[in-house]
Amino acid sequence: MVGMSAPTDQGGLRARKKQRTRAALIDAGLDLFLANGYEATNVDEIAAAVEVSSRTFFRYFASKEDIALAKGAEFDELLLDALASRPAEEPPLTALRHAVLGMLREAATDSGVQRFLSTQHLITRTPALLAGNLRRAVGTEGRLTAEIACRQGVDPDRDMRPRVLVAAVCGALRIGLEATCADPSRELGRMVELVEQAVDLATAGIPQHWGDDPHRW
Amino acid sequence: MVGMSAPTDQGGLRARKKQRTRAALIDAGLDLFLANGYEATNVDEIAAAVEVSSRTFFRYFASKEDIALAKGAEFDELLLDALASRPAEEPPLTALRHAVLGMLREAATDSGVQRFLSTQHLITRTPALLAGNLRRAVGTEGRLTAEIACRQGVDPDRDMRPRVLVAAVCGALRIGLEATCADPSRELGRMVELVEQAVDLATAGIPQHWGDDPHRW
DNA sequence: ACCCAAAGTGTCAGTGACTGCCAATTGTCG
DNA sequence: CGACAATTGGCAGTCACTGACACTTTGGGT
Repeated sequence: MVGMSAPTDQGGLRARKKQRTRAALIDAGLDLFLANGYEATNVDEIAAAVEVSSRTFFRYFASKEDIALAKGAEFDELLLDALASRPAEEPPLTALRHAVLGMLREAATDSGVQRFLSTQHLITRTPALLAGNLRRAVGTEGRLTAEIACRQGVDPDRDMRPRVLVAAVCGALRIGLEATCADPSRELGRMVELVEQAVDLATAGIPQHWGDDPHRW
Repeated sequence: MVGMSAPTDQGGLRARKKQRTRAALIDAGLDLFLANGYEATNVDEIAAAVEVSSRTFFRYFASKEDIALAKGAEFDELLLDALASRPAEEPPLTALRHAVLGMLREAATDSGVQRFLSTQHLITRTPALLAGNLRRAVGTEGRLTAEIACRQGVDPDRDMRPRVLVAAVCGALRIGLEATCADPSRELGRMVELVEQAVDLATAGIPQHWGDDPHRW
């Protein structure tokens, strides 16, 4: 009778199977993309590799490109979480810097990062994926901006500072990651180093503390 | 017999007709997009409005989205030109700043800017267009970076400074333009003002002059 | 004025991403 | 077990986009 018995969310066999199928689709898709290229891989092949119909593929993912962008989306969630768990009194740039670098350092211990970097490299070489990835990144920028603006108690629609700060840091992150992918060694320590340097360059002159004046435009 | 008689490039009737068709397709396409939305407009309708087959449409544009992004591409060319014509001895940030603001001020006198802003607004509201537009913008960033790096005599693959600088300015430009589109009045003076403020915020601490040390990473 | 090669266009068939619909299957829970 | 809901597969259809081929137009040389 319980009107809203969150139908099947976590423990059920059904839910676990769904998660497994989802992960298998991403895995198979990335394998094929990395082996044969994104355009040369069609959805039927990915679905067949997991023994699912292509119709089912589209019940798990809204588009083929979502497979290629899935890992990046996970990383962005980690970044959001990292920022959210920074102490509230920390000034915005410091919080962002620590969130980005802390997340990267943690990610560097994960065995899946190499795969992530390979995928990122594929993305930068594939126009359709590059476009989709940038859109996803901008979406994340928006959420980071909301968090920063909220912390500082400013309205991001009237005060451009949160947007500009987040854009600077995210741009630097993007450049650092691209440089890492371009480097054939793809050493993880270097990844953190490159991103840190890019962030420092981009934010050298942005004040740590913001005054309380609304800074209206 | 002149072997290479640059077939038909500029003056010919043929070339002018092509230019007219191209412009008409962009115009009709934007009208339809702005009236009915991007997704709801299909290529056949645009082609029909210009009395051309849809096959011909794709001889003029590689994709439907190119219509929506065409104006932005023109603006980017103007920006490139503006940067190229800055004096060579000007420090990089100054040159970029003047190129962006000068271009915007000039554009503000053009009667087509309002249309451009409407289109930009549509782009930000349409995920597929947003993605394509960001990719285009990143392409332009690459060309700006090449120009800046060349002026400074550094290799952009080894020194991230040109990339970071250009990303900061372009990010600010994007934020300023978005703010302009969001403002219902869309006053052109305000456009320049907003972009100028965003650029200043983003680049406040980036040094005007770069030392001659290669700044290797 | 005439002709020819090049450029431009339309038609048609085909691919591939993606969606709506319906019927069959399969967990879930009482 | 037996109802019920979620999941799935197959199928038909839309739409962006492409290759191939035949037809028309145009520009330039004679």
